[in-house]
Amino acid sequence: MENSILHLATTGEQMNQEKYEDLWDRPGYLVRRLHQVHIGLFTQACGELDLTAVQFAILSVLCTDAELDQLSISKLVGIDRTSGADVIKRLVNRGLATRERSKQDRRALIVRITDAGRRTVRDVRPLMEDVQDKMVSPLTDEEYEVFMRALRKMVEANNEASRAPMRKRV
Amino acid sequence: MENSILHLATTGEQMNQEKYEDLWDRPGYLVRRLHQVHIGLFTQACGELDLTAVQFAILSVLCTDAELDQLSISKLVGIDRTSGADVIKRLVNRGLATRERSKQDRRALIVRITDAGRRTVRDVRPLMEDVQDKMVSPLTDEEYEVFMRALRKMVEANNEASRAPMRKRV
DNA sequence: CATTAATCTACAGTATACTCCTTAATTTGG
DNA sequence: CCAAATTAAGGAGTATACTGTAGATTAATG
Repeated sequence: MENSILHLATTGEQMNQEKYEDLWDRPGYLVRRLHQVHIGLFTQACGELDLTAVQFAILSVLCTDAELDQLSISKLVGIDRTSGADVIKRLVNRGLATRERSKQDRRALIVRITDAGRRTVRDVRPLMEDVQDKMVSPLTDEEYEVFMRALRKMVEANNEASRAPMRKRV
Repeated sequence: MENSILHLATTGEQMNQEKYEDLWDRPGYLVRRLHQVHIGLFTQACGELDLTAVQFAILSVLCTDAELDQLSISKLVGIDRTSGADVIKRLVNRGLATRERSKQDRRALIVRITDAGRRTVRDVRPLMEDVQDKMVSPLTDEEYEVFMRALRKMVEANNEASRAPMRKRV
């Protein structure tokens, strides 16, 4: 009987009781911290140009796909429509993008990148790559591969959870 | 000569040129997405109790360590002091914590968890564990281990970058 | 063809997470 | 012991990322 208890203690059943006890054992907590690390690194790298990671992501998709409305852009970079509209508004204010009503669909606002926007992307791109390299520099090649695969799997599997979280009103 | 070019093409030197071309190949982008996934899952799970992940993290550390000032709490959960003060203010407003001046150091505000706060932690804890389980559910056990190790390594190595990012004023 | 449904944007509001600047209290060095 | 540096907090301001609601336009359906 004592043996069965000992057996349970070695099977991980008991470990699960305190699986997420420490903050550093909670994947969600570590993801938030790493997200902040990335923002910090990106901001340090682009301090002169004063471009955020999300602003750069939007300018990136505008570089390849021209003729995009605000909602499509928000979906492509994985942010909420209102957040996207906010960011785009700032990009337009800074002359990095333009916005005009679509002729096909007068509800939609077509966003286009300007020459200044393209120059900014060209300047920021190597800095962004340095940021990625620095962030993952503690990892071995194998850890990097597993880490990226794991990220993609989790984001894809829980994609519907990242939008419309249905918060209760206070 | 042609062989040397072919050789280069197989060594990954060329691959690096477009290493971060796609958004889904950028670790920083995926980390942001997964962070949003976690927030979404947490908010769905705690919709009734209306507690955010950061609020829960702060209540968690208050459960174990009593007698903490705002700055120590912010450092423990890894957020900026002003963000921490904001969150704590809301917790106090909702009766989940109390705040009073320290007698030893009259600059510091000592934060304590209330009975209602402890009840909330007790109620939310299993929900939080479900959220963690659901988020990492697409991973194999081995992938989970590597993923968590990779997260810890990156957060520790770049810890100083997560605060004081020195943004240029607009 | 008219009514309904779906779509795109805008606006107001909240939470997190920072910035910089200031004030107050404590510690430290000469 | 007193001036200087440090530390804790607060206030104002910004960016991201949501909520919900509303208005305008387009698409779909009886």
